[in-house]
Amino acid sequence: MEDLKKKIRSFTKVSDSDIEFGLQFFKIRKIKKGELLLKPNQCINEFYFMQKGCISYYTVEEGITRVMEFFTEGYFFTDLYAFIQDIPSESYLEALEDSIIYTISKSDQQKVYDHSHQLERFGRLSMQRTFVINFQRINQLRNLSNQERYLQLLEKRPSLFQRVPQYLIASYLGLTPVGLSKIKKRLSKS
Amino acid sequence: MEDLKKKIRSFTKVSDSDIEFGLQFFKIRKIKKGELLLKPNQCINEFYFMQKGCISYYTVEEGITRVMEFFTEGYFFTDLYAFIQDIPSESYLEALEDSIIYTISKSDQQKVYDHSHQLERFGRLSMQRTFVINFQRINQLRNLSNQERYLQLLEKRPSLFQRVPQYLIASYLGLTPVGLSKIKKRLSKS
DNA sequence: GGCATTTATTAAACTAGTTTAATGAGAATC
DNA sequence: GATTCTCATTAAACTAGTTTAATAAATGCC
Repeated sequence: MEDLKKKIRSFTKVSDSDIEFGLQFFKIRKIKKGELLLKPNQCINEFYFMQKGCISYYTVEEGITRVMEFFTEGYFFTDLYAFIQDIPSESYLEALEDSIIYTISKSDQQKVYDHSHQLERFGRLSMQRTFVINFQRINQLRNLSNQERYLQLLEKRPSLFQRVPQYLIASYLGLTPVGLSKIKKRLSKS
Repeated sequence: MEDLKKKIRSFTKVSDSDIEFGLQFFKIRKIKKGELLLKPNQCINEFYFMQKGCISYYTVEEGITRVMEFFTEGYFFTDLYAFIQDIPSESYLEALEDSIIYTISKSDQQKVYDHSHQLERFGRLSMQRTFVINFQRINQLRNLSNQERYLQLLEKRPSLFQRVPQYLIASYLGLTPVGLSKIKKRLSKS
């Protein structure tokens, strides 16, 4: 759990006793490629930390799969939208690789926040971090062309292109496999 | 400050003494139509609550104005992206109407969070609320057509169309005034 | 190593937006 | 009340994507 501890402390100062209190609730879990951690209409009562592997977070509507995010090493994740609001999920969490994650239940997370003001602050700051990422995402969607978004992803998360099939990347970028092929072709010509 | 107090308590239970502690730091401020609360390269060290009025949050890049949000009655707001990260703003906050807002400085906000675990929780939960809104925004941008987004805005915030000029609404929706006109025409035909 | 399946590319026809420019309509100013 | 300015609409040419369908290339499996 060293990576997890380090990650928490990258947000804010947390005393040894508080961090030990928090970590005791996390359980390790292994999940095989292709397995689902979550599917639609389930409630999600767990929060995760990705130790090793890759999980895709996606919806399927009218037969169209839309990848919202790829969670890789060092990510905190869950279906945060359903988790926060206590509503049934509309999404899938599917392992794209064999993965190792740490999990904490929502009720245990609440215990941690009740017990420690420092960890409640970690919670607030990690939500802030999520805000920053989502804000950037919104700006990318609004202000950049698909080609620019593709180039940006290539720059920021190059390893994704090694570990994830292209049609899922296309979906993540909000276009069809055909569209992504066209963009790549256009770029290779110039 | 009753609206503000009520708003805070809509997130989580806060004792009278804690809420009074928090509210003492807020100052009222009036701002006239056309005035700027913030412009690019300024640092933003204040957090706001909109009592009455309307403020647009936008950027200008290469001569193109892009409206991110319209803040109206009951909204907490600031340039949260710059505020959180302590970086100079790239945005404008401009009053589209004469407005009345409550303001608290960042350092006073920190005092409030240090003093009260309950208000720190309010902070976390209001960030969660912001997350939910941004998540929905991302999904709208990814999954809906411009026409659908227009119809959704019309349904959710009909009064905006009375108080804000159409070219700003077009910008908010991520299209040109010409594009919005086309959409309206198409809809009126069916 | 060969076969079946999945994934990626290409082409062709189409669509929903863009840009530019002209027109129209309302509101503010003198 | 005429003029000016701003904002909204329309038209025409264009663009970056879409869909569908065919083909090519990789991958997995026995």
